[in-house]
Amino acid sequence: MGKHTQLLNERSLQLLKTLVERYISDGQPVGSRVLSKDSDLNLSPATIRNVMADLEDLGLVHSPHTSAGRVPTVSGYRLFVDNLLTVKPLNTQELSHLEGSLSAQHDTGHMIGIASRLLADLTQMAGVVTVPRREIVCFRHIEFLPLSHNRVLVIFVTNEQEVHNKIIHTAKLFSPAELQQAANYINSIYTGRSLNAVREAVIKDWQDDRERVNQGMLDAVTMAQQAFNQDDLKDDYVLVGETNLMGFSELADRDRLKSLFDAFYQKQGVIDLLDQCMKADGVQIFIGEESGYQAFDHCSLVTSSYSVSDEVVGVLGVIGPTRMAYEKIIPYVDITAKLLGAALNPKATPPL
Amino acid sequence: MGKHTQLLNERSLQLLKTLVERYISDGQPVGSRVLSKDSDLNLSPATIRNVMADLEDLGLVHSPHTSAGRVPTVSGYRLFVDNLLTVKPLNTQELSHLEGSLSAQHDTGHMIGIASRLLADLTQMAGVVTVPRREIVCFRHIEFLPLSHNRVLVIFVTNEQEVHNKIIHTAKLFSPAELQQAANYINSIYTGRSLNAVREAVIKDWQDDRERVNQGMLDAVTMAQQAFNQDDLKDDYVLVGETNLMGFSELADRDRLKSLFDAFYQKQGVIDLLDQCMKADGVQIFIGEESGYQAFDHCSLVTSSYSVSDEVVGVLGVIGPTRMAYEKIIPYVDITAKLLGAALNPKATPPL
DNA sequence: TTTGGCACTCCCGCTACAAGAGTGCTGATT
DNA sequence: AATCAGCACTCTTGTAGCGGGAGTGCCAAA
Repeated sequence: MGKHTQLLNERSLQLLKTLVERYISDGQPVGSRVLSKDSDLNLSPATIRNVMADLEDLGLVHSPHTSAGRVPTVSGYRLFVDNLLTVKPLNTQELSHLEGSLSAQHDTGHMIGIASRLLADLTQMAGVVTVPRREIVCFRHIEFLPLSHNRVLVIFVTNEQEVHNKIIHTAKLFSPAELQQAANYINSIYTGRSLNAVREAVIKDWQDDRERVNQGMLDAVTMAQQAFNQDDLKDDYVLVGETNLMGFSELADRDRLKSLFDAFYQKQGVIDLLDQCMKADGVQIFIGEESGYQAFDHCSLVTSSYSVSDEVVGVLGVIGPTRMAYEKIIPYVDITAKLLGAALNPKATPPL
Repeated sequence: MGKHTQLLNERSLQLLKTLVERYISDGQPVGSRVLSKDSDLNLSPATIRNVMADLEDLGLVHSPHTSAGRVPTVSGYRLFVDNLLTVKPLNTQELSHLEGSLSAQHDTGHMIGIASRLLADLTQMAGVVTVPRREIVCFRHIEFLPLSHNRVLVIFVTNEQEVHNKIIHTAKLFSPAELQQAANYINSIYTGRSLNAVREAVIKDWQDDRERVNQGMLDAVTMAQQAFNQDDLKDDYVLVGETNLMGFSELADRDRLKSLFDAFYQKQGVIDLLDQCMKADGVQIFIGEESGYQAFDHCSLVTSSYSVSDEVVGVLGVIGPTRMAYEKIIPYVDITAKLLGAALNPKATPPL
């Protein structure tokens, strides 16, 4: 438990809890009188003021000005979500809606979009889902097509139906027939393995082939090496409902809104952030400045990693103002992650 | 010439011109005193006030309130851009920057992104480029891969290196070998033709093959028919620099901004609008409500279609507030369209 | 330790007022 | 007939003042 839970007695925590809840629902600084009525403890406003002074000393709450109520600080929110939160399980209607929408019937790309849309609609904030990581994708098929200038268009299919393509430059000019042969060769020996496994095998085979000096195979493997070079298989995410964020007063400032949206389009920062979330499994929360990214200063990010076959492959979540209904958002994110993972499970989809 | 140019004398037009120019550069309603100094005609403010009253009667300018200067209306802007505008050719530095960035060295997808980015950076507004239309694309290669449940993953390549994929459902279950054969058949007879031509040929051949009852070919052509069904080859565009629009006071209203961005993400409305622009060749301008789309009410759209081999294949442009520097934006858009068209010209890229 | 009381601070909305900018109109000038 | 100076009028903008309300901090009593 954090340092604060030891320093503070039960009563102070109870008051902090009601304060945060009240602030989240109203958006107004909450004063001692309201708090006195709202909490079940029978305390006078005066007593509560004393407690508030203590909480302020600890940096858990903050007064916008002398004569306003108190507002939770980032630490206050943090203590709240870590120790005081009572999550509200989602009702059966919402649950069945989620289950219905996330049943395994579309391809991965669609599923990600659907999950993102669901999160955005459910929370009225922005939903984000990363595309599954490459480690678990399974290589299925490759094709080489000649372009001009020693360039070759590589098309490869992973998993069930995901198509990737890139252009590689070859040292020498290959005829269409040679390319066809190379593709056949690669398809015949690597199909079915994971991309990572293929990548490793390719490196190993390249050395072997070099010794055996079989030019055709060597060419094929050389091209495969380029094709599966992971550097330009960039991580990516699908973001939906950004515009929902425009309504929040926390983002009323034009510059703040602009830098947030710039970060969305820039992508790299968000990817890094989501990457951190993926490491911790289960629900992960960044409140305000905790993320370390200026653009997210007044936002919170609630994420959960999602897994296929017990392996974490991606992360999804919700972006909104720090003042969000965590007790509802957290279960939304949690369940969506579980359902998405289940829906993407290849075992669930019938074999070829 | 429009009705107004006949009704109005030279002087009034001259004044309208300076008014619009002044308003565009300052963003403030412009009054008679400023106008008197700004215009070369030696007129007293009083005289100008008379002229302004006339222009207001004609609906070309408008007073925000009794004692403010005048602001151009949509009709005012229209008259300005149609008849009064003196375009500023871009300087050699800008021109060479454009030419350098848009030289034919990347694939189509990249080029579109680059053009969009250039427009956004140059104008500090939002740049948009539609992806080239399918009519002129040239079919190159097709591949069928079996999925579960009679579903087939179709991958086809057009032009130099554009890869498309979709999933079709087949009436019966095909073996991988059969699919391979079908692909070979289609590749052998349709490669090199335009997609439209292929689409037509496929329909014709399907009828012929049916009579000849060659089952293999019939299957192949049936699948090709599904693959090239144009219904789900949706038009699309690349939009860059949306966030630039957040700075403009015209879009300060949160709801207005939201509905604009919603339209961007929705895409269909914007596509329809851009489609209209494509019909008129050369530069096309929608000012404010002229577009007919609520979300664009306070925006202007300056577009130009771009052509490859003398055939219009797409449209690009700039989205910004009605109060934009048309005299600079128009040449930007114009030149970018020409350069993009040239860069995409297949003749410019060496043959295979 | 809790509580009522009280003075104090600060925000917010309202009003008033003066300055500034620009207009419309009128009547004189050319 | 066109132009223009002058003037009264309107409307915005900024500033200042004022009262009410909300909430605090502190103190002294229970």
